[in-house]
Amino acid sequence: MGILERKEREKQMRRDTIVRAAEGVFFEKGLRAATLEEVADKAEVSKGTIYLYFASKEDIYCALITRGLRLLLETFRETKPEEVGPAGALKRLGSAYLEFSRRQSYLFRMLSAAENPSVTENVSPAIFSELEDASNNVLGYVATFVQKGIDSGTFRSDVTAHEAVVLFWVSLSGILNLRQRSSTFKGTRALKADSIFASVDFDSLYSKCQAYLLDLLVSRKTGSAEWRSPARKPKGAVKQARVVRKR
Amino acid sequence: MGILERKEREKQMRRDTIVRAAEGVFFEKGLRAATLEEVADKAEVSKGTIYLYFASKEDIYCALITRGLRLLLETFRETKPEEVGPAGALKRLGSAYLEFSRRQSYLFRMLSAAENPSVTENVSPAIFSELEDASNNVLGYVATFVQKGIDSGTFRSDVTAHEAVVLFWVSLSGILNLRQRSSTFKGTRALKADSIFASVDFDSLYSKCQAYLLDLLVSRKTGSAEWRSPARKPKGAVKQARVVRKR
DNA sequence: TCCAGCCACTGACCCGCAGTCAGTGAATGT
DNA sequence: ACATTCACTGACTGCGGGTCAGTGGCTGGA
Repeated sequence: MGILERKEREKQMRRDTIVRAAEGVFFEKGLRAATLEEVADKAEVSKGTIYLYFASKEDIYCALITRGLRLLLETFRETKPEEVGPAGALKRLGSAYLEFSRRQSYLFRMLSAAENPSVTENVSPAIFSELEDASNNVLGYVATFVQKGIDSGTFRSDVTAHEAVVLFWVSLSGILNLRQRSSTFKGTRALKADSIFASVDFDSLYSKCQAYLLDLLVSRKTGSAEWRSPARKPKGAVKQARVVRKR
Repeated sequence: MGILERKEREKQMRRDTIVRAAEGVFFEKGLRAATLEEVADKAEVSKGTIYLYFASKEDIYCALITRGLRLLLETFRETKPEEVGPAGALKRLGSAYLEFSRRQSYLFRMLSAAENPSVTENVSPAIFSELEDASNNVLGYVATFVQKGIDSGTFRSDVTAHEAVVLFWVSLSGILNLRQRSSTFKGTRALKADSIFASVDFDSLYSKCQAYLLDLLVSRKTGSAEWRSPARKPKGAVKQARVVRKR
């Protein structure tokens, strides 16, 4: 019965339309200031229709975050981390994360917001489950490379892959968060001169932290010199040709 | 003119009453679900009175966060970190932070929420400035001990105290956040079994992380993890048997 | 002691928006 | 041709953040 399938497809498309409209509005106004009326206008449907697809404003927001996580995973995959060794893979992922937070700054901000339980505590189970899956997929993807390193003896084995990933994640995310925050403030509020945040170069700290975390993982016996950072470069240098050491 | 002073005192007390009432309500319900009506009831004033002391709901929330940061600073001071050396001081502070996040879990969650710019972007300048000061005081307090370590040669000097504090802060806060989140979920939502978060012992990770970060700071004769400067510099004392990079 | 002015305080009210639901009509099935 | 389904609509409701004209008690002066 092709009709049912067509209807299913149409339903999915309508849902996508709403999500994309919501993306625009939420990005521009933020969760609080955005109104569903506006989303409805932009999606060219009535407000009631939105509630046929989502149970609440928070649900839509959550769906956007899920979308963002999937995009992030896609971005990670595009760096082809499997082409290089575990340490190199983490290096690429770290750089991709930085790049992601720059290019998709609104999306990145939303992902950070999702850390806060208050955003996600009232969403419907189905939506939450998708978010959880997406989040696990991203972290799990990173974890595979850590695991590879552990298995191959490149990384120390007294730390589980999951622990390492969590540590990577919170450290790098935290720095990117502050980076974004302080650069936002430069535009809107005058950051006090004696602020700690005003005195830290977050880009530099990010790359330092990345390097440190890698060193932490790399077991001392094997050469830890492998993935010395090619240093912070003008933007656009992320995907520059690099020397890949193959054994 | 004692009357003016008395009035000033009374005003401050009224404000405190409101803040304390708000604390109860916000802790119980969260920012979104809490209503000012309820705060007013609890504080035994009318809703209008609240607006004589605070410009918006967000302002009150922000004031609570500021209170929380001051309490955290107080907690830090009570551990007497100056009694021991820099490394010992950081250990005490780290443990105190963990303890704080346990005892004052609602407060801690609010502090984490404050990381998100959307919470603080619309508060009035005066309130925001107080928050900024409180935040700087806490981080600055920690920084003094890092600085002591650097000055005395106990800590490496190729990292600024502020950088180190920021790294400490985001890493430990991030772990505590996830710790709290995962333990909260255990109560309300069933965390998926294959979730990364379900497989990590955050308490253990916290202490490991604390130890790693300290190790990072403590300078060593033989090259340990080296913070690479963002400026390209010749790789000096890399350890043994490293692989020579081609070209 | 009385009065005028001040001001902290009140709570009824306004308004915007999340969320609802009875109604509509087009597509589908018989 | 008719019945049924169902995606969709948009006027409506309730709630809660924020407002403001009004009130009464304190104060300082006469």
